[in-house]
Amino acid sequence: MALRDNVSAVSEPHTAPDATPATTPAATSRPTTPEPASPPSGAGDFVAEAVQRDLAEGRLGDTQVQTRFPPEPNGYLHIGHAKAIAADFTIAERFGGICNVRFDDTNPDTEEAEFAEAILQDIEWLGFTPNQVFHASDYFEALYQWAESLITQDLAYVDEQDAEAISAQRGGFGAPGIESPHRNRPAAESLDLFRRMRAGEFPDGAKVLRAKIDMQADNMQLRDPIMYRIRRGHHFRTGDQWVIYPTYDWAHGQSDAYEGVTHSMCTLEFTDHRPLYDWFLDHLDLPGYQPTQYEFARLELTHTITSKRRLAALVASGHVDGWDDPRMPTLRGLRRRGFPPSAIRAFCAAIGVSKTNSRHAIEELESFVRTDLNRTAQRRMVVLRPIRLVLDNWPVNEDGSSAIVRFPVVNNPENPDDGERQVPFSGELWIEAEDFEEVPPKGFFRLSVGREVRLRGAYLVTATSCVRDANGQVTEVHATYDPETRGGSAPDGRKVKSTMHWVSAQDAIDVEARLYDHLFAAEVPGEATGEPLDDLNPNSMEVLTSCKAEPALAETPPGEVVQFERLGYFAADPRKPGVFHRTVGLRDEWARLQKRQAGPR
RNA sequence: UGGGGUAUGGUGUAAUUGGCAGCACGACGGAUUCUGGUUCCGUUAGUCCAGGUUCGAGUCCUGGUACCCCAGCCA
Repeated sequence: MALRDNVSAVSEPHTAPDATPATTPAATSRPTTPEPASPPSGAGDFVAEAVQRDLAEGRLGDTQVQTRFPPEPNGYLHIGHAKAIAADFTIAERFGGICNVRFDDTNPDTEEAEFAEAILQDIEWLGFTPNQVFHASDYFEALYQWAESLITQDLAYVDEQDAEAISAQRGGFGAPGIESPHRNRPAAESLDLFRRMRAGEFPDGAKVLRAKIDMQADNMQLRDPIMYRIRRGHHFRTGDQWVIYPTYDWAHGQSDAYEGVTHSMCTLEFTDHRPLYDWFLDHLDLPGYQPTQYEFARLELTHTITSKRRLAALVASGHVDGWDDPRMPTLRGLRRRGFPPSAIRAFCAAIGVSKTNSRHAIEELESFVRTDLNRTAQRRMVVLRPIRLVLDNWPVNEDGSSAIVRFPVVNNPENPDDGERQVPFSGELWIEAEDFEEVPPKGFFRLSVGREVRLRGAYLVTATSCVRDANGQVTEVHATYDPETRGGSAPDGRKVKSTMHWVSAQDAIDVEARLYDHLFAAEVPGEATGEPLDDLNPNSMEVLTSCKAEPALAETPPGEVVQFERLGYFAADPRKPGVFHRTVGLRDEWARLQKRQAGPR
């Protein structure tokens, strides 16, 4: 499989690691500010404008535009990542460049091969194919050598204090930090200590390598940030080869540069890290184009969360069925729910990239899903909450059973190429409970006693009476059909106000439908109490076990989404036959009308 | 408390960089319709606040306000 090949492909960045970097800062072609003073117009978002400007001004030389999506393999991708993935791949594609995936696997404690594998699968599912797949762990040796060069330049030192002491010395907002007592030790001493750190001579946490920048800096990221820590964790790729691991800050920019990344996008919270990103690169003199970091706002959606930690809590506590529960905002959840990747891509393209923190209505995503599925999903007739409809004048066979005929029904009116299917029809049918009212309320177009409606593709029928159970619930409706209206249209041209779906009772198959609502009742989970889990919607899933479907539904391939006519889009569960997840409902004018009439908004 | 970032209809996002505030989603109304779906047409509603420069300001200047991020050996 292409995917597997990518994973195991030998990474070949465009330059070899330089073990003896020059002592002078690199002369760089990086723009001094990421935001152009006067960018060319019409490029799109601010990153695209920057790329276009760099291209127009020849800053890239003959380097091609290169981006990367840099996940840490410590969990599953969610809808927020989709935005970043789309942004990274789209920029590269737009300017004729390439986009790679690089795993930022610098923390052995949290990362697993299984996550890396799943992430690659999810990216492919989303519809993007990385040019290559890299790992920061492939550069551990190079990073180590670069660290030595920084020490040699007296720009990094080994600190022997514990985490608490270092934290205390970092100072606070508005309060300058205090320099470590080890800050001015001779470079040779730091070098010796650093080598022994690598050799495993010290216990975990005993020493760190720190960049020597500025303990007075207003930007906290510049107060001698940690570059290496001692950690005897088993790394999923390098095993026990290393006992020291680079931090994100030390690894990220160099990995970008090493791979030939030109435009490095990340989310807003890393804005303060950009001067550090630049500082490291400035003091290493790596060959090639020096990348620039651009920050954009992460995607937030109403009624859901994207915190990996809290999503994990949902799974662990059993509130959801797992990482691929159809209510989860994970890519795997959305996939099981039936969201087409093309719809997610269209959504990402529509919301664009900006620096404004914002929260999109989840309905907007759903709107893209409907638009997509309307074109592609085949229609089927399924009755979610069945009541019986008996046609009293329907012909009966000699044995007393109801005669059966078959009607052709189009699979998708939006796409004639999808053809037709034969749907069995008889004198005993299932119809939707909410499609009948003995006495029609105001605005109700559907079946009621004395009113004629169309059974889709079959006949016009008129209800004559109904049967109620002890609780007063209608269980059965009696009606007559007009034999002249075969196929659903009347020769005399008379119109009916409603066309309803139906399923022949003796041909029906039983299916289970799971209806989903927002995972969180509140628009902004946790807004009131600070704890998102307080806002969990207790009714986020409703399971209907006795739905009646036309026979053709049985042939729905696992994972495929079909439209249950007049109800919504439903995805066949990938594993359990006969189980359907409601991807998203259809727009429902009648429901809206009822809601408006019920309560003063 | 210091630094950084961001403010445009209900939501999100544009504005030829000083020249008619556009688009999408929503909401509302209408037309079409064998899905109360789709499609089509229309309506609604916005430049955070206060000053200033200018013929003209979302855009420039001054001063405010609000929200987000930063004091992990996480990323």
